[in-house]
Amino acid sequence: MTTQEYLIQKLNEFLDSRSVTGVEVHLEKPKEEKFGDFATNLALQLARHLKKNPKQIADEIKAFIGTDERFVAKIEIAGPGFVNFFAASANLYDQLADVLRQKEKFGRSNLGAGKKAQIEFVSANPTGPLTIGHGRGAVLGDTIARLLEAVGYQVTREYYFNNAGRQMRVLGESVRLRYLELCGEKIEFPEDHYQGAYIIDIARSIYEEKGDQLKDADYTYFKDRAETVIFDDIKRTIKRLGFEFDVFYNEKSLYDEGKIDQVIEGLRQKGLIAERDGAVWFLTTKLGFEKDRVIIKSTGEPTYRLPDIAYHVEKIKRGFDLIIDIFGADHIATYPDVLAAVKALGYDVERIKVLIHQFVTLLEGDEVVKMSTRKANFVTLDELMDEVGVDVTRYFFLMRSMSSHLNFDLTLAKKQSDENPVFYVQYAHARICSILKLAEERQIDLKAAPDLSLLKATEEINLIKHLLNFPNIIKAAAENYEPHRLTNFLFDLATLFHKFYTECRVIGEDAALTRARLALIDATRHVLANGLGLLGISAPDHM
RNA sequence: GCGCCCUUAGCUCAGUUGGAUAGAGCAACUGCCUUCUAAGCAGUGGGUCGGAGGUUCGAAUCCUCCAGGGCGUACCA
Repeated sequence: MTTQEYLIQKLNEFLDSRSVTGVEVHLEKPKEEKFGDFATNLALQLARHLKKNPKQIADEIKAFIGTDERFVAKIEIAGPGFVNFFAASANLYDQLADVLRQKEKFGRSNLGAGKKAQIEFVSANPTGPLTIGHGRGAVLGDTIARLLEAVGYQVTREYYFNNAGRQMRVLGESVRLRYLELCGEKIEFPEDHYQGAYIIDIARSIYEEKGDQLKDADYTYFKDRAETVIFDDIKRTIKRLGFEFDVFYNEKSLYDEGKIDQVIEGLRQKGLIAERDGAVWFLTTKLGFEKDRVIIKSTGEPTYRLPDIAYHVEKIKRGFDLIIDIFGADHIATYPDVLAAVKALGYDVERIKVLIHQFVTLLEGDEVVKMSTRKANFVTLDELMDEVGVDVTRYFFLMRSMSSHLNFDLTLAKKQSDENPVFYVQYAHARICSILKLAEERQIDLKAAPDLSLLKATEEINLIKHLLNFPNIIKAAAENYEPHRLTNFLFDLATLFHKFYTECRVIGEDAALTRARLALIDATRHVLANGLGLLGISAPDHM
């Protein structure tokens, strides 16, 4: 049992002893050292219930819990009635020893209890290479998946795509026109077609293979060819980022298997479908929305809404307990009514979490670069990785909360890549490895259990306390789908390690202390490696 | 007009779910390498948390209004 668990239990016992209900025990980690290791505002919360002065209640809490050599060294009352607890160091050392036993498993838990989660992200249609904008979603999605796995979920990473429709026709047509150019025909290339150089590359490979045999063919061959090439490219980029999708889900299968018709039929039965102006409408106004939406155009083609509804129904039917969608801010408006439809069809929408990340604004110096796949003025994810590497790319996308806009200054990123915080964290890991290597060379015996209670310096205690908070951080990051909490935690951990390194010499004269410190840095190494692993960032042995 | 997001140090952003004296990186300035990696450490300066009200023991955090910015608001996806 940890001190934290002990205190929560005792505080709840206190509530029972005073017959208080409906008050939740809140134990927090104070920012300032002098306020102890844990603090509770329970006395302040209870002041109203018990009609007593908060300080008096705080005194009662203090007396009720008392000190305990295993868990609580000291209790203080401060400010208006905070109760501050100072953890007994014995517990600290026990837990540190436990970190060394758990090693790469430390931080993991089984909160998810094997529940099935599905996380859909990237989902870019194969019309061009992945851009920096897709990169944010890709890295966030994969990292949230890793975090969920760490707390015991069984996770499916899924990529949803559409290889039919207008966009793809334009893509095929774009390649066809470039091909005709290569055949020597004079072509006026329309402005609203895909301008990228990759289109010409695809056209060239077709020309090299087939000569001018396809001069009179329509766009379909070119479309299929482009799709294959572009998808291969996307998969390569994803792999380079450090993961793979478990499922590529083709929108088309929803049509082939009749799922689309089922949605229409289901909604019709609920009285949520009407035909007007030659189109089929989804009567969202009946569900409290501002206006109705077209789901089948007068041309007979569905809008994106219809397959999206069918797809989400499918996800639920596939038996996932948790369904996460990650979208860029441009998709914000569409999801409320898709979810409303799924709900109207009688499915449990609660298990669907839609996470929206704000845009990446690309800056070239002071200039804002507007990105568009069609206009081909985008910066690809591959180009970014070429420039700064995978670790920096991932760290960069993970260091901010997804609700804030991300400014990406390319010139700065290139110039300052050496000073990027990711190196600071990795450096801590490399330093530790280097010390451990030296210990090995000097044949320091690490078999005997070290006496961890020798670790008494402020830097040592602070480092240990931070390490022990790792499982809480993973839990919070996973529950809130906020990878940046872990990124910040690791940065702080690196800071504490670097301070420790500066003040405390690990391999020294005192053999017992050396062993204790080697154990401490080994535990730190595991936490750094485990944390970086969850972010998909490497933990190098040397730099 | 309406919906979602944002506004915290010169710049880029954190802020543990409402707590105690608001933090970090970068940029500027000053120290520290004959000892385990100086990609490091220590220090200085820098703030009306966009503005105004409200809720309460207590607000950067919750509510209302206002101002500024981003993204949407399609029979595009």
